[in-house]
Amino acid sequence: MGTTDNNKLQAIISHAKEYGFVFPSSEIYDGLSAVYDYGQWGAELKRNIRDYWWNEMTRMHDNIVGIDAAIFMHPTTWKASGHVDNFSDPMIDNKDSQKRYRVDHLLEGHADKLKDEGKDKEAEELLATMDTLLAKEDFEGLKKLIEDNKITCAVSGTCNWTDVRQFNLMFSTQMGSVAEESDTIYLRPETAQGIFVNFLNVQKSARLKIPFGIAQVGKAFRNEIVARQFIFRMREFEQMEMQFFIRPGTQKEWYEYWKEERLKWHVNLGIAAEKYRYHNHIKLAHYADAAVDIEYEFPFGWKEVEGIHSRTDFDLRNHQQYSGKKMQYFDSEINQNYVPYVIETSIGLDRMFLLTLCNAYEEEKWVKEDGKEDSRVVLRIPPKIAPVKLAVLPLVKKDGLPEIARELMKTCRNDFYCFYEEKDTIGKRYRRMDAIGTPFCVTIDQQTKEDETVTIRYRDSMQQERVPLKQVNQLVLQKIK
RNA sequence: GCGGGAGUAGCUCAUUUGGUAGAGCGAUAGCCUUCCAAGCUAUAGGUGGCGAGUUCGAGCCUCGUCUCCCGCUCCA
Repeated sequence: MGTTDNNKLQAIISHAKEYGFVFPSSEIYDGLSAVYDYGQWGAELKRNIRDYWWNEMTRMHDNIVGIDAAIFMHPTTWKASGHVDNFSDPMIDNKDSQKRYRVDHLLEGHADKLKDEGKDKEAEELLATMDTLLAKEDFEGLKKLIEDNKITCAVSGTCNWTDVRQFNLMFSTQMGSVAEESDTIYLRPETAQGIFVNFLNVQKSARLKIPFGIAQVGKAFRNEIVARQFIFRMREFEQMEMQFFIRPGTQKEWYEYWKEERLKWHVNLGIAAEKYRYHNHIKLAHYADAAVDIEYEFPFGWKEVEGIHSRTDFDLRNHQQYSGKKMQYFDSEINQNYVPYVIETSIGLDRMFLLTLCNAYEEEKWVKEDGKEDSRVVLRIPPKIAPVKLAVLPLVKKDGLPEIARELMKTCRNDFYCFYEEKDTIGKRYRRMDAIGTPFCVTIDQQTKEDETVTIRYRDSMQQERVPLKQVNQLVLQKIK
């Protein structure tokens, strides 16, 4: 990664804060690590991205519907999904090599070594002790066990270990008044399960026929060990997911279909296709038989924005097993009952937001006609998702110009977000609008009173043209489609 | 979590070895009316990230702590 790009991320973070897009959470108390708040323009931008996705997925497809499931779910959900078993292993780090190990792997490895040396009995004892300690979650005991056995790091060869820590990626809390173990519930680490547990409800009430999809946008929570790169990896984040239910055996073709379909969504936003690439997963997650990331070239490198996963029938089958309810579909075309297969498309809303900022941010410099230097910071946000669509600016704040401007505001604010400003010189106001990515500015001047025309000024080209006052609303509506 | 860097007004930065914290821009109010930031006037805004220690005295030295960035690590 080059220094310049690093600076670019810095610049974007500063800009996002200065212009009300993203603030560190609880900043007056020094902030909370890897948690951020969206400010006035950030909230608008985020909402517009969400709407663009939601409309594309639900309104544009007859066979996809949207739901809004709760963040809290029955604890068994996470057993069925595999999250409880797969993500609660105690870990330990070697301070010298800085390598991290799963405690059980480390001890099991040592036990194997003992067996090779013919010390079968000691190995058995070691494993038995480990199981007891793991069951009690006695982390100090586990560390002592490692040290007592003089287990060393394969890389550094030393026995200089950190404390044992539990890395459970799920946040937990209690439901109800008494904090008994059975009342422990989790904040969902992914939104997908809210769709799977509602599979039957939605399919039946919406009378959906396979293939069909269920979409959802919502918060998810992961207690990341390390959260980095601004809003790229946060502990509280928002996912936009769609689970597409299909006939078993057709997963390959649907996987390819959605892989292409989803990239189109990005490119249709006007973002250069060269900034995107696919990244195929070689090592697959416990539920998948194929997986690909859509990556974008961020200032800090190529990173995943969206994932398309072929999840097989893993989730529905497990929910069927744990709940005892039949998660099946009767396919009248082939006269068969089956547990559907699933293709998932999952995009991080916050990542898409960061992508939009990175893609839009530009520092421009040029020499004016009088030879002086001029510059601006402009966010070339696609008009469709820009927080403010139109700024209405009276050239001066007298001679009745503000009144005309206010009238224009009235006719437009129902249709899209408008911003009114009469303070400071027109150039300064244009710069401020550039900085938050407002694609269109309309200026009312003395001529407006004579012929009812205004100047419309375009953010990207900085060009202006004279248009009839009455056409402004339609003009903007066309351009933000 | 380990290692490195950073933290002074909203932003960019000054304050030469320790001696009561400043500027520009920005913001606000007014003047001026001018189509691409930099005309004039006034005002507001900082317990120097936070907490200790050393000192007669700390923004500056020491320690701790928090947050951010980078590398490693992790990433369903």
